[in-house]
Amino acid sequence: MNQDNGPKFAELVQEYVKQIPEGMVMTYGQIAALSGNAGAARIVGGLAHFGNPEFPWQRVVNKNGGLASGYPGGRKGHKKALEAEGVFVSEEYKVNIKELIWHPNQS
DNA sequence: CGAGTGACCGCAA
DNA sequence: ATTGCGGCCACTC
Repeated sequence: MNQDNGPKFAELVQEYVKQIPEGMVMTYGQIAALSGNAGAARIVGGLAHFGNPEFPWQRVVNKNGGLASGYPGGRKGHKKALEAEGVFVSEEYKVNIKELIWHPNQS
């Protein structure tokens, strides 16, 4: 049964992802923690696959700064999507997470 | 309703 | 620095 009146994890995650500015990226763990479940980083990825396809999931990367494999087109498509937004992606399919990581608290 | 799954993370050799 | 394993929580079928 699902009579949760409060915000669902998926809703919060999608809200955060939707608010990620262009050219920036966030980690699954961070979004999960901000959503209230630090140990639910996997769920964030799972939601990405079943969530709204219009969401910028491409701006969501793992703690290593590496792109995901379930993205439509594989990491290749993911890399192209990020580069299309101005995000530099290395040949190893990794972004400069240290510089492109975005904190919701910081503008 | 029950069980399986997953675009992960952290720690340990 | 790399590799391997388990655990974690919510969503979907």
